[in-house]
Amino acid sequence: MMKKKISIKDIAKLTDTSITTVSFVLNGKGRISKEISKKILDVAQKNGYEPNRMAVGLRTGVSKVIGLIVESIGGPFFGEMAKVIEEEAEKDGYRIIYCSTNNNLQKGKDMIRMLSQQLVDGYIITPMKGLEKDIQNLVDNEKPVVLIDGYFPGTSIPHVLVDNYASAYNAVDCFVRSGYKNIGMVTADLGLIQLNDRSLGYKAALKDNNLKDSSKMFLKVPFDMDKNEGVEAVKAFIVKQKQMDAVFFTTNYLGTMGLQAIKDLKLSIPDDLAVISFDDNEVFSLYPPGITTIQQPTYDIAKSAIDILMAQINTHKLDASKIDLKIPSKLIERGSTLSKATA
Amino acid sequence: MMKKKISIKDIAKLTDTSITTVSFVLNGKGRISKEISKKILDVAQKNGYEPNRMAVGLRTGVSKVIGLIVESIGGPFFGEMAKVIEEEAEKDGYRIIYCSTNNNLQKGKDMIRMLSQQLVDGYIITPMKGLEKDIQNLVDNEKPVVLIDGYFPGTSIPHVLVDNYASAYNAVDCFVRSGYKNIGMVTADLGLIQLNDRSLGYKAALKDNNLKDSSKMFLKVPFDMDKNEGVEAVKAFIVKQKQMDAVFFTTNYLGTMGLQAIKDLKLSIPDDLAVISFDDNEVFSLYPPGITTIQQPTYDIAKSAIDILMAQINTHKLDASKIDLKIPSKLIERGSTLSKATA
DNA sequence: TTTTAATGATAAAACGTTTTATCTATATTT
DNA sequence: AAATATAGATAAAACGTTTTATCATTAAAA
Repeated sequence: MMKKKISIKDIAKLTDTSITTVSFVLNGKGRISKEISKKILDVAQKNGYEPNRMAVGLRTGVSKVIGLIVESIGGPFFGEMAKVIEEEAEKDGYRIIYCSTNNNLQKGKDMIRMLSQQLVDGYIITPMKGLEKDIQNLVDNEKPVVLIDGYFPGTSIPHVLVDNYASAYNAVDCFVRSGYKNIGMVTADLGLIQLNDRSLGYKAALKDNNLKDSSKMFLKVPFDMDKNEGVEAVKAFIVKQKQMDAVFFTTNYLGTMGLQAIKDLKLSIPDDLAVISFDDNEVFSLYPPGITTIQQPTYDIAKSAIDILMAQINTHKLDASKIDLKIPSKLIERGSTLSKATA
Repeated sequence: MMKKKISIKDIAKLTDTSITTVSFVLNGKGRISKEISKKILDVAQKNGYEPNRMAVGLRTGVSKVIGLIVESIGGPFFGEMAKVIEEEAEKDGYRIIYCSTNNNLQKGKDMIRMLSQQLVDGYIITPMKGLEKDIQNLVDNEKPVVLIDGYFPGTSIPHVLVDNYASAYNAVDCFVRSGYKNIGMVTADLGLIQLNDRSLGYKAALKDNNLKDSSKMFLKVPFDMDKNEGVEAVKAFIVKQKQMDAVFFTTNYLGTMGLQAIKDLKLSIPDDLAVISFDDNEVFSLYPPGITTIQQPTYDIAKSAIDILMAQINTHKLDASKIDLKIPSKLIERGSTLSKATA
């Protein structure tokens, strides 16, 4: 049963031609007569010839694979992203090799090292603290790289991400428009630049609206807390900040923890507490009364990332105008930010 | 800057030895003296030598990559699955190349063809109707394959999935225990065997409990309906089946559509309608009053799949006792199946 | 001392491609 | 008719590795 894989050499023998001729025909190069071409094509087709990617890769130095290193593919944001990236890459004949780091630095380093064994032609990476050196190294070695979701300030590694500052600013603005004045924020202390940008946007908006920026209404959930601990922390935070009438969660993960906390406390949204969370998903659209969210344009981000990467792969240089790409987000207003009932 | 990748040949030159010697040392084969070994290892280390996977792959026929073909990595079930598979495979030094089919048959065929270009050593596939031939072909060519989430009845392709029949049976049982007697079901007509098994379990349970099995309380949502159309279809179904007091959704996707429908109709869970859905996720745990779900043991399924695949890869034969692996599911009871208030 | 074994090292072939350089035969130009 | 161009085909090298077979050299056995 096990029919041996047919090679270019076999086709040459079957058609009584040379290896070169077959290769030329199959790749549309060289100058080969119509009749011989047809004969070769026929035989290749009939025997289901498929080039050996390893051999091609060895000879050409091109693997037609791109490496996708993300924090975790589990979440809705990265899952959707991975999907788009895969679809877009496929149009250029590229496949995706996927790795997750689970926020583990060593794992991230290992992944980069492994993939750099001539295995991939380019990288799409969600950066994490501590990976600067390794990634810069790739760039120095002229490997195409695009960062998504985060970036390294001060370097010129291309990155495409949502406008985190503006997004957070808009969230606060939305609260203010609906009459909320004591706006808290819950974030994580992962040391990620994108979270920092969100904090800055939040603070700037408070300032511009002449609202008090009390550090008390600002919670940083330690990164090593599990879900239950996180919920408890948020509960404690909410209970303590009695005057707080609105809260902004800077990630999807924190947002669902927040909902759990609010539910546990039997508070009403938005009457007791208005809510906005980063990253739209099914929970937020369905959970009564509907949670207002900042929706990241997954498709745009993924598409831009792959475009920039492909440009690098094809031209072997990087377009300086595409280093820092900020994509606007979309505020999806739902019941959780209805205008405050005037007492 | 761009330091050229160092090869085994370079190391040989640097250490004044032969290519063979270097290869032997690096792979711990052959018999090479301590001193020369050390010298070679040192130079390799210092220059950050990494073997060229393409060359190794070409020479050995082993790529150390496994192909993961799923319907869509977006969903919570597959996302979690992909994560576990990747982690487990990594322990054996394998990487994952990931493809999604989006329920498109041609895409599935293409993916299999592409990956079979000596690119992967084995496959984990969520099967779909129409892919039998292509997958059987892989098996016939002695490629290691494991199916997850579904299978092809009558073939002996190894597969590991949750016990769909028993899971559905248990769901009905749960309804019955809580006093519900008019139990409907919503499924999709994707022609997937796992959905069929769920239907059979549902029907068997109805029969065993002497409940009426009216085909009227059974809705098949056409696979080409988008989310909004689906919600409308479910709404119409619920409105029409006035006597129905409980409904079982056979997929995660249908379950959230169902919640939306019930919300739109302003019905109360479980008073107007008790609910159970397949596939646990955050929406179901958070959505009031908590939706009872059938939780697939993602970790167990993924772990088993990769174990079986690795066994095939390592032994070059498949263990007949591991063809049909059924993993028990876990019924997570929440507020949506609280005991029926006796009128 | 001669024969046999064991040790340490290596040359060379092979994996399946792509591509450069070359070659022959025919067509075109002088 | 001789010189030159072109079309069509191919030999051979190269990519970086693994592995078989071989070759010295030294140690052990006869």
